[in-house]
Amino acid sequence: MVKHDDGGIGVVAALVRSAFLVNAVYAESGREFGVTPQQGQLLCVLMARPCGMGELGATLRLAKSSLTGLVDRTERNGLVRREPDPRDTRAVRVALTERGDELAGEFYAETCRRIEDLPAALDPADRDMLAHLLGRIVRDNKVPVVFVEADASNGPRTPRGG
Amino acid sequence: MVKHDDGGIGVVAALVRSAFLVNAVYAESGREFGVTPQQGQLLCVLMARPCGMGELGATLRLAKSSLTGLVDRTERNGLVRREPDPRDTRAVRVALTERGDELAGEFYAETCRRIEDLPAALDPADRDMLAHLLGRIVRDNKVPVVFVEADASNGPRTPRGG
DNA sequence: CGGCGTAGTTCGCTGTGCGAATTACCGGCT
DNA sequence: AGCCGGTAATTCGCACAGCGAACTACGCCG
Repeated sequence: MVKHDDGGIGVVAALVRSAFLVNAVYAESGREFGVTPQQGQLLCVLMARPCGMGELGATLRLAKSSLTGLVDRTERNGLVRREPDPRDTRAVRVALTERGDELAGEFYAETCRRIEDLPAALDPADRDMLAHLLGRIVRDNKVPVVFVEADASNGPRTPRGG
Repeated sequence: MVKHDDGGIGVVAALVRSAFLVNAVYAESGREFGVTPQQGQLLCVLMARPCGMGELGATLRLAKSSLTGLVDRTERNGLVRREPDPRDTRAVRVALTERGDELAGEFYAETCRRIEDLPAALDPADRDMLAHLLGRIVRDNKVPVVFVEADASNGPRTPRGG
């Protein structure tokens, strides 16, 4: 297969640089709402449901002590709350406060908006293809659910009905 | 067009989660060679050519003071060197040391290897499509060259013989 | 020469992330 | 019951990351 080089880059560089873009979006989006990217990511994970520290650590790929600190600071900001786990006295469930829930929604929405803008020049079919290809990568590599799918303002797809 | 939902995710979540993967690769790869992800990224940028602080800041999207610190620490590790700019007494050119060049090559190679493994389940045509789609996003959004291309599809490594 | 803009550094601060050590508890075993 | 290994989470000390404000030193225009 002869691919004529229209200035395209390899898949490795493409992945790295698109990741750079996404990181920048998290940073900007976070700054807009007065949270760090990490705290924003934490909020997004907790949007789905409250979570134990262990599970959070696995999801965010953080060492226990790192997570303790992150939750501490986010709690100090009034965005999350530690609740005792009724089943296990040792364990803790981290949940969004009311303010945290509100902020999480805004941060999430803004982040989605900005990220949807990245492939603005792609037509719907291309976006679909991209989502499909990246989706396979994400699944094959068992990426934790650091970002839940909420609405599909994007298009007709993702009706999680079946 | 009815596309049956095989569990695919939206393009936003796909981008976010794949970025998460790439970030993890940088972290692991860096750990393997005793550098932080940021320092590794700095090395990768400098692989192409020495660079002034201003240009580095623009490429890495860091504030001046942040970059001073990053270069300080990387210099302390013996990986980069500050050289005076012959044209401008104020300016500085940051260049790889010999050890830095060596380590950059290894870090770069290892990072490429790991990132190439991410889409292992995609056949060549799919990878090609992915590279094309992400490449357009990267170009449209003017992502700085935080990762130079030097992989096999273009021929063996960047000629450093210069 | 005077003054403005630019290139980098310094300083103080908050946040991030880790490993080792510690505390408190669960659960199985005797 | 009592013990004890494993688990959940915190604490502590450390190095790194990133920022803004203030500062130095130089280039450059007039």
